[in-house]
Amino acid sequence: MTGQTTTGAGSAAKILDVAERLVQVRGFNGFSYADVAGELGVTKASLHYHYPGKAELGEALINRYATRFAEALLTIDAECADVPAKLAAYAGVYAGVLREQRMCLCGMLAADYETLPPAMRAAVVRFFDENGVWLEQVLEQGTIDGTVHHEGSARDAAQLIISTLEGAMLVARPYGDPERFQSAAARLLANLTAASRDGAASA
Amino acid sequence: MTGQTTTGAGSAAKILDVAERLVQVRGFNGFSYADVAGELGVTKASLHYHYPGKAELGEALINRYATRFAEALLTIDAECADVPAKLAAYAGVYAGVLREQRMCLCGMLAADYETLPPAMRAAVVRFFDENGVWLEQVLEQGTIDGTVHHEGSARDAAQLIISTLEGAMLVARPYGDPERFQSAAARLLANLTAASRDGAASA
DNA sequence: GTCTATAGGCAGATAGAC
DNA sequence: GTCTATCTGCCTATAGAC
Repeated sequence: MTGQTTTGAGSAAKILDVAERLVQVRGFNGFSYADVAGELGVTKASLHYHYPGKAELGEALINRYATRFAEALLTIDAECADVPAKLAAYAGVYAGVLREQRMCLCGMLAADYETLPPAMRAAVVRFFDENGVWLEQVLEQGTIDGTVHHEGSARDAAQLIISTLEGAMLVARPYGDPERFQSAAARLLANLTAASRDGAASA
Repeated sequence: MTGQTTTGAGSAAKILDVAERLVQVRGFNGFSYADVAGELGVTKASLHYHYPGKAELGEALINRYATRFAEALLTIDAECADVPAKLAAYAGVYAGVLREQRMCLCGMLAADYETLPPAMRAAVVRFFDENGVWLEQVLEQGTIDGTVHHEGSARDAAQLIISTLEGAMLVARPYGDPERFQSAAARLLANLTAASRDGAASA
């Protein structure tokens, strides 16, 4: 992209790839620089060149994850015709993560929250906020066009969606059963698209 | 209870008390024997006398937690008049944990699942199973007496309840906002007690 | 039951050669 | 950019005195 040498190009990204998976599977306190270095066939010192400490590595992990998530939301906005389809696609993003036997990065870091450095804490909260804003806007659109129904504020409904999907991932993983997630997600969406009405539009 | 000497009586329980809180706040990989010993004013070696290793301590933590949870469910069965009240009380148990700024012990351990020794893994799954069985039975009773309504199996509805409450705790904690949990829990229960009906019984 | 002392290992991190 | 070598500290765990 910027004319860098090909030797070692993408080292920083490869480090993030491995570290991301390790955090999603084992948690932030469940992996080490030695784990990442071992998988990549490099030394720990090499990792410290790209990310001075675990805190900086953690920040980079969340920022890249949040960016990718935001891009996925833009894609959903562009490709999904109606609100129910957007919500189904949103749940599908989570399902894709779980299919790789991973927890949502920020869901995992929410569990580790009390042990995280301040910058990582702020980034985790930002992730949930961004998701909440997007969902809130989608739900408001759905209320206007009559495709979704919920009591109370769209904000609260958005937070319920995030909580339910994160919780369904959390609990499904010990069972090694993605179906357990799918069942919960489907029921959640059904409550939004059919609540107090029968014969709602099919997705 | 069994005529033990008073000296040191309850040491094992005190260890569990401190370790339990540390796990609920920091995760299983976020606390050490040194942390527990420090808070109790004893040495690490003393802890190893009661619990040979972290694995055994972890098992004891889950077993005691699951026993207390089961007792709480029995109390709910005894004291709550109807099914909606039972479900509200069930959510209230979670709310009580969150009020102490803790995550559900087994929700936290679900995040740490991949790093846990086999016996702890089995105990975590057992906890969720026991909760599922109780909820399923409560929901079936509610369906019979017409106080709750849900599509699909009571089993799936029970799993949705567990997932939602665990997820709501997980996400609410970084915000330090119990209201965020309450909102999600209230909406979850409303979907069960009022779905496709208006003017449902008040709790 | 609790202590002191210690073992052996792994953690995150740094200095400096190449 | 990656390496070797090393530091310091904390981790789980054990032996043995009291």
